[in-house]
Amino acid sequence: MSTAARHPRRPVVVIGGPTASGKSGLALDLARQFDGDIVNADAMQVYRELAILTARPGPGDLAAAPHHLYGVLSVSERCSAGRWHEMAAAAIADIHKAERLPILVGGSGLYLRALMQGLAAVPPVPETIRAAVGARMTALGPQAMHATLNERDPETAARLAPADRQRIRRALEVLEATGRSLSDWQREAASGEPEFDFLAFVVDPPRDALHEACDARFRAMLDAGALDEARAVTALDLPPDRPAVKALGLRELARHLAGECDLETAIAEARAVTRRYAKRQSTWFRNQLSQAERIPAGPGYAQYSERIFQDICTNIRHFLLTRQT
RNA sequence: GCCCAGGUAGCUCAGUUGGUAGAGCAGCGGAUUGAAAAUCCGCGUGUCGCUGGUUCGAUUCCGGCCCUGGGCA
Repeated sequence: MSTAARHPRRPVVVIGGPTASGKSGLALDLARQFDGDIVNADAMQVYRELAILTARPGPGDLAAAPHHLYGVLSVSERCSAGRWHEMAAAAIADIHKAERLPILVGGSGLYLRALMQGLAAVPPVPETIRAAVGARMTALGPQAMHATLNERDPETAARLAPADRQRIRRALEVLEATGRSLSDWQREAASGEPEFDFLAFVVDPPRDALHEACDARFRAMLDAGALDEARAVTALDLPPDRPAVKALGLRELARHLAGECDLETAIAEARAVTRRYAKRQSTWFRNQLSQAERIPAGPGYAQYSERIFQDICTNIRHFLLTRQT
């Protein structure tokens, strides 16, 4: 195609931000405005059986605009940045083919970055190696594993805290599966071309308001049947290495259902972990996605002024215009 | 009304035989390349209830007052 050379990359709008910041509402209105399709960029909203506890868009939202990658995997499966990246790239290609605008929305910064900046081309680590390294981590502890990594891959070990079990584990898995150091693989990824042309926004509400929104939303989840959902997922008796078991509120409600604490305690703990998570997300988006345009409003789409929304629309219009003939 | 116990960080509390104080939780900052709703690192934020007295110096000792909880009437 002759236009391909002139327009090698097609537009994608990205909306990031902490949980309960009102990202989804904003995405939906933008989808209506620009004939957009919404693509999930949230690690937990991909799981089918976790609709309420992950605050997945409801039937009304789904009817208002096409949605992709919500509830597409079972909680018994394992999503990952790589797997999501594959699914998202395919969804975006379909949306572009239909001459519509992809709008990515979600709070998983790593997923968004994987798409925006590329991901190292590490082949999938065989399950046997995963399990073996995992067992050693459990038996020996992170310090010993860090020491082992330091002998075999000092460059990567130097970047990792001796207590960071997850990254140490990943580094050892990659080393054992591929014979190359993780740092090597990642260096390679950094030189790749972005696949699309991105316009990113970060919804960044004041912390106090965000905390209130988190609290209120957990209450709403309970009213919507979160306890039943937690009961159903708990009954599946998932292996502890499934990411879905880490869904915020699931463990806390399960403890209550098992009679280990009263409901008020479970609610308080679920709210606490949600606030902590929101804080980590705020930090991530503030420092890791600094090229994005910040939207200092919210949470809750109702709190955006018309002017802010119009500014965002103007921004997107300009973005799209400069990428057309 | 009297007798006990207690008032110290946002919360629950520890402590200083007199030299203006520290834990847990909460909170805040940071890291972040395939489990990311994950995994880690760092930071004490304070009229020590109020008020007099003793003292070089009081959150600490003494007096008075206020508040909270318990007991006796």
